[in-house]
Amino acid sequence: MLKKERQAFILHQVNLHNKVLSSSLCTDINVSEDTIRRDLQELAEEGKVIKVHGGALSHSFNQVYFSTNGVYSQNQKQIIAKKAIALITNGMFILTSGGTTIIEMARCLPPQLRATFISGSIPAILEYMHHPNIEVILIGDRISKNSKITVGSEAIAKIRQVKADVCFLGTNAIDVEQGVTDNDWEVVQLKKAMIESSKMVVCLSIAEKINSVQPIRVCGLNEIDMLITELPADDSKLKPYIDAGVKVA
Amino acid sequence: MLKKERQAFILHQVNLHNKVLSSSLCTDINVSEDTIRRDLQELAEEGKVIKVHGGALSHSFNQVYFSTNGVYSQNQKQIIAKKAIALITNGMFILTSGGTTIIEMARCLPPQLRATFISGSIPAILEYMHHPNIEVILIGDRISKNSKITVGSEAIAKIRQVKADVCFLGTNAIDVEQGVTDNDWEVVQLKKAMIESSKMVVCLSIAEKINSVQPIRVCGLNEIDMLITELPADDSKLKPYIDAGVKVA
DNA sequence: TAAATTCCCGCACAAAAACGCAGGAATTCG
DNA sequence: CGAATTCCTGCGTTTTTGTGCGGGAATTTA
Repeated sequence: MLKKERQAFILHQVNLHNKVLSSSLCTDINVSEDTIRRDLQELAEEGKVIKVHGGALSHSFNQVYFSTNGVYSQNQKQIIAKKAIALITNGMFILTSGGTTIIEMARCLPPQLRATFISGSIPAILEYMHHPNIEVILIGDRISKNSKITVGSEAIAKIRQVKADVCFLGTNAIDVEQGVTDNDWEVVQLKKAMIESSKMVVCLSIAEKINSVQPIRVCGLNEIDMLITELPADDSKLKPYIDAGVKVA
Repeated sequence: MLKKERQAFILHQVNLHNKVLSSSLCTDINVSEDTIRRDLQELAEEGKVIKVHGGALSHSFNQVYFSTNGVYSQNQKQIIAKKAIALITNGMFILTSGGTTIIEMARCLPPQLRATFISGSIPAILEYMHHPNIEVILIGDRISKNSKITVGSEAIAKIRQVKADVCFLGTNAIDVEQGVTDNDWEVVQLKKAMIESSKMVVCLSIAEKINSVQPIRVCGLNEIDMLITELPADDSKLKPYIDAGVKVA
């Protein structure tokens, strides 16, 4: 990996998360901490980031202060993202829905990963696009401004043409009896198509959405291969899902 | 292998992958690293690539990751945008390419305008999405990271299905004899399809790009209905185009 | 205050770049 | 046609750059 490339990645991370730890960077990019520190120093000298003990901050961050709730939720989503990323290997074809958890996953993808991501979610696509080694396929159709995702029969037809290795679904509600449910009819149609077109279906969900139900049904638990939350795999909340045959991470 | 040939290959690789390692180049082309380095140096001096230790990066790489500056020559582009918007009326179907001029137009669209915009350009789509009354149709396919636009046969097929009232093309180069030209083969294919699918074709171009030529031909002047620049319509630079039958604004 | 990180400094090693040189190919010109 | 010139390329050597490592100083955290 080229030095400039690495620095670009760092800068990208900083601008996204508003902060970055040199320790996590050095495991992500797989270089020594010294190298990261030197990079951060250079970027700081150019005024691109603000270097602090243990990492760096985005320049635009000096005034904005997230609520504790927000930060907490983001940490949870990062945990989920890390677990999801562990399932991805080089060369995979991956379908993803939209949603903040998916975005967080996109932001955390290791830079050396080579894979093809297929999605109709505009924010997700934006993240994938910044990644150096990822091929991005955009599902086109009418854009739903609410969900910032392409919806409609054309989009569904395109998804049907794909056979993906794995499909990551951002989940609005999941319940042992009702399965996965959501509240936007068009998005549900898309998710159904994505499930059909994938060898493996993985749901990403923060714990607070577990055991909740929304009006429109996406699929039953039997169609789901794995459920990823920020909880440890042996958490009691997850037991019913394991019993129902869903793998948990 | 000829020198020019080699450099063309290198340039192609860089534009394709956004980066290139001199080591991999020298095994690919089977010449010494010195030769590669000299080639890269020449290309860097011509501004075609950005040379870094260990290889080279595409110019768009820097744009993607280090974009700190705003839109290039924004005032001029706003003038162009205003003129273009004057052509749009409620209910129109409008095809647009990518490019900063198009983005600027998207930003200047009056909020009460009702129209349907069709594009494969991610930055343009992002702007359209923010407008309250605009319907957005996204052309899907593989995303070219250079141009941030979807390219490929699927995209072209989708464009062919459309019959738009007007098509706005961001123009890289226009010349009285050579017509409209560009430097990215895939983008050119798209633009050709867009021209075919539109009742009216409008080129947006800042004055400094007038009378310049790029390697790949998009279309002749006869296929263009209107040319919009920031210059007043009676500017002498535009006279040859008016004589060639192109309307000017 | 003590322990644990993190930072800073110098050093060593490897990779890449720069430089000069020489053989060979292409071009120019008498 | 043939000689002179220029350009291109590869090779060895030197210089620069990039990276990792160890130890001690500085800073944070418990």
